[in-house]
Amino acid sequence: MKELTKAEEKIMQLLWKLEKAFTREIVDQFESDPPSYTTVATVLTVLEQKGFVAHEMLGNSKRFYPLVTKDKYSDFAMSSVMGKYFEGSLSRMVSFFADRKKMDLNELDQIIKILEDKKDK
Amino acid sequence: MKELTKAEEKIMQLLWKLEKAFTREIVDQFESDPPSYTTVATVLTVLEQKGFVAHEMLGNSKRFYPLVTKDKYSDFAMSSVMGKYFEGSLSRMVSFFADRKKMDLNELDQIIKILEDKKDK
DNA sequence: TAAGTTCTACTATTTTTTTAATAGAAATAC
DNA sequence: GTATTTCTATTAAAAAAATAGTAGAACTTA
Repeated sequence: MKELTKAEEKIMQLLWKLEKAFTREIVDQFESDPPSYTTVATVLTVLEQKGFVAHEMLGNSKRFYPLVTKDKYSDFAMSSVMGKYFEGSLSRMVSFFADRKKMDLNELDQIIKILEDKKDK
Repeated sequence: MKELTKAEEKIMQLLWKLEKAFTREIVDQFESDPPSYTTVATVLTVLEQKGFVAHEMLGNSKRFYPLVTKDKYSDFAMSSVMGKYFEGSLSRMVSFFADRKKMDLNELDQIIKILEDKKDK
């Protein structure tokens, strides 16, 4: 799996949210400073070359949809960062955040519960 | 805090490991395909401009050292990815990995223990 | 059906990142 | 003490990423 560039990632985020979208719809999803239509179109072409999206034609318009799920890319992105900063270990990572961030009891309990549930399976 | 580029990050990783190092020492730390000396020197200059490193002169050589700790940048990098893929929520993230990865009981228990300890403080 | 709109395909420009050559100063090695 | 090496500073070129203009096709609408 290749890494997404910033511009690509932004557009993938929007496409993951929309599930399928025309170039125009993606442009319209930018909350501020939307890039030009053609910029988005170019990035979509690149994303298609890289295998992240595909499209179907409706009339003469392309409707794009993700080929790589957000879950799959999340996993990739997180694993990459975890590999670099926590030797790939989830426990090291959790430990780091537990020490560093003010976490309320609620959140701690919630995470413990998730893990206990996982144990029972 | 600015994001590190790939080349910059690679060199920061080496410098975090070495704690302080001359350009030459960093070049020598590349396990394979080391870039040229001047490439590393240029990246270090950029890192200095960005405030990630500083140097002291020893003779006419620069000895570099990190200004941003690995912990601090880890936090930044993880938070950035967590923000994008798990709405910034550690529990969502842990939950995702718990579901997705085969985690052995040991690792689950270890993480639970970390969190329980945190609760007691 | 003519005028305007919208879209794609192609191309181009700008910016950022990565890489490194060159020149000259300083250190080192004989 | 001269030759070689090693370092920095300056400059630059190549590659990647981000942005967008233009032309022409297709659709819309009045």
